[in-house]
Amino acid sequence: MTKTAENWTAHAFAALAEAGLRKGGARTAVVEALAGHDCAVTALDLDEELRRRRPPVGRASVYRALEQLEQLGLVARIEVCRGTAGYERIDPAGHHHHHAICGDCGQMVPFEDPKLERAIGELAKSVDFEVTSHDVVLRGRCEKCAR
Amino acid sequence: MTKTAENWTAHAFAALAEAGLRKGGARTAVVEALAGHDCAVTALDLDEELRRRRPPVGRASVYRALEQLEQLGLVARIEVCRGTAGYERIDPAGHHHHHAICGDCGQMVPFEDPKLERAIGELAKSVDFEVTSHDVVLRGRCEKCAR
DNA sequence: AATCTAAAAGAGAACAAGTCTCAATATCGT
DNA sequence: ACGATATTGAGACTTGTTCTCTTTTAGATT
Repeated sequence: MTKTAENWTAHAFAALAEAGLRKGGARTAVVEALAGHDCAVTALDLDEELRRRRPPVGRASVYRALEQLEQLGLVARIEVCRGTAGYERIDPAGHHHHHAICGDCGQMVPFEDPKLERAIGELAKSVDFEVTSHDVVLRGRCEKCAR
Repeated sequence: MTKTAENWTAHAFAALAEAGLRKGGARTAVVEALAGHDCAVTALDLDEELRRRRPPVGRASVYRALEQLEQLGLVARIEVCRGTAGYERIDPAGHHHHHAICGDCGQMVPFEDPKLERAIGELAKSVDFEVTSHDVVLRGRCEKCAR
């Protein structure tokens, strides 16, 4: 497991305990599974992955856990495509990236860009709105599909 | 009807004809309905609006028309929230805006920002990806709900 | 350790958005 | 007017997500 994933896992369990939540098996499994993915996974992928566990985790629990983690600011939910959501860890250190999504093959390429973040940061101040998060999605075709 | 909506309607019909598509009633109705909305509408809202027409337009036709219009670059599809898509006209002159979406009431506040567009434009060049469009969504709470 | 209580979990039904199929209909070049 | 082909609508279906309800479990309390 990578260092950042380890950090995130510890941070997540701490935050869950902090929120007064008990340490159930299903939620623990979801946290562990998320730690194993470096970019967004869909809830159903996660569900499939966890249904195989002993004991298997139920679908409802996966969605429930993801929602709680989202609420606590531990995971980001991003609209992947055509009505499917992807979930990914939020780095407690504040680093974050966005995604370019290929319309042909669905591949997601993460990227980060300080200038973009700065522009959004300023924008957030000027708009009549209490901005808590933002998503940027580039659409088009990945290197492979473009050829 | 506003000037821009009129322009868009004419442009859309021209582009549809250009693409060799016939002028069926359902698609025409969808174009006209879109002209009547200045910000994103969901497919189901459109469906409901058009089902009341004489003759009524079928759901399948609404989705079909929206997909074709999207393909031709005439409408933009944006992920509104929790797996629902919104559709809005694309100004042929190139102007476009993004949205701040309230997590409480679902209201959408459009905004535009040249600096943001510039940052994305530069970014699009530097990433290994053929970028054809982009979405920016600010999430949080609108003025009313924040209070 | 045994007990208790609210939180957590799982199974499966329910729901909602969007897609597909297919027969009936309409458009438009000839 | 005709015929090839695009367009359409009704409704079945799929897929992602949420809800309901009962059983199980964590962890505080005796």
